[in-house]
Amino acid sequence: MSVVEAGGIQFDLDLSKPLYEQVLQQIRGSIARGGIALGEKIPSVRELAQTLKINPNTVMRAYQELERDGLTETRRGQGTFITSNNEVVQDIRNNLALEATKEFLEKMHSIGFTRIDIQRFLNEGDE
Amino acid sequence: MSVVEAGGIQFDLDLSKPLYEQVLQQIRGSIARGGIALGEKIPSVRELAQTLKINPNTVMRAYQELERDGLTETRRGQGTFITSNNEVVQDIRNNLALEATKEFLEKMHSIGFTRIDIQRFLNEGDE
DNA sequence: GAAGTGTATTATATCACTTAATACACTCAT
DNA sequence: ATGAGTGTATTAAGTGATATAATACACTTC
Repeated sequence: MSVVEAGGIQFDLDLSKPLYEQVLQQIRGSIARGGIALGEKIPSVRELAQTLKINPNTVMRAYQELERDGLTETRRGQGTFITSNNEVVQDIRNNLALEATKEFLEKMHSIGFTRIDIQRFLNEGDE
Repeated sequence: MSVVEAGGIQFDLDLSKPLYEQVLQQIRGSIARGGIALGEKIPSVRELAQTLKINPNTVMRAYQELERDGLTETRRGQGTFITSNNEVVQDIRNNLALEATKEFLEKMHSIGFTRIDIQRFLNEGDE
């Protein structure tokens, strides 16, 4: 449903969250899961804006945050490239996992689930 | 930090999310984890607003959502009471857990974690 | 020099959230 | 009956984040 591909990355935007945040997360996810090679070039700001039918400023905001995190390197006049530093990628991947886990456990504890309950819950989900 | 108690419920508001959502979640959490007895009365709209130093309309919005979910019953002129129907409470608790789990697994998968990786991650967090 | 990059700026519009003030309907204790 | 305390509705206003639009500048490559 409204999935768009650009530069080897899948984009699926909706209205549940800010657009710049979704663009950021989906590129970051693609890098973290190895869906895009290190050193690779990603679409230009204008190109991605046109493909996703959103404003260049909105794409820019996502790109700037990626660079701040060290996930991309931007070269004026050339474009934006995924970092070649695999260590940075793994660190960020690890951090994302830690944060997701922490948030999950906090939520479960706040509604009265113990560690054992949670284990059971996760195993039930298997098929 | 800035934890306030009202009607046997702990409130801790910040600016990370809408106030009405935090009030809703914290009351709901208290019910789900059994921190407050079924049938119990919770603070009046005006009283809670004053205690939390927020607008009565904001409290109202949280209370209305609680009632829509069947977690509370409101009696005009009397107040707002936690439902006495334990089944409803357990259903909602279960739903919250399911949603939290689904969101967590999706996030982890999106950054390339397999089921086994996730198991390992959760166990590492133990002490 | 032209085309394509990233980047900055200014203005505008929209929407969610929050507050404020006020009023009404109801219940209960007195 | 009255008054105090309930939930509820309405209208108005302000604020901030988000997104768009239009434009301009600096840089790289061909």
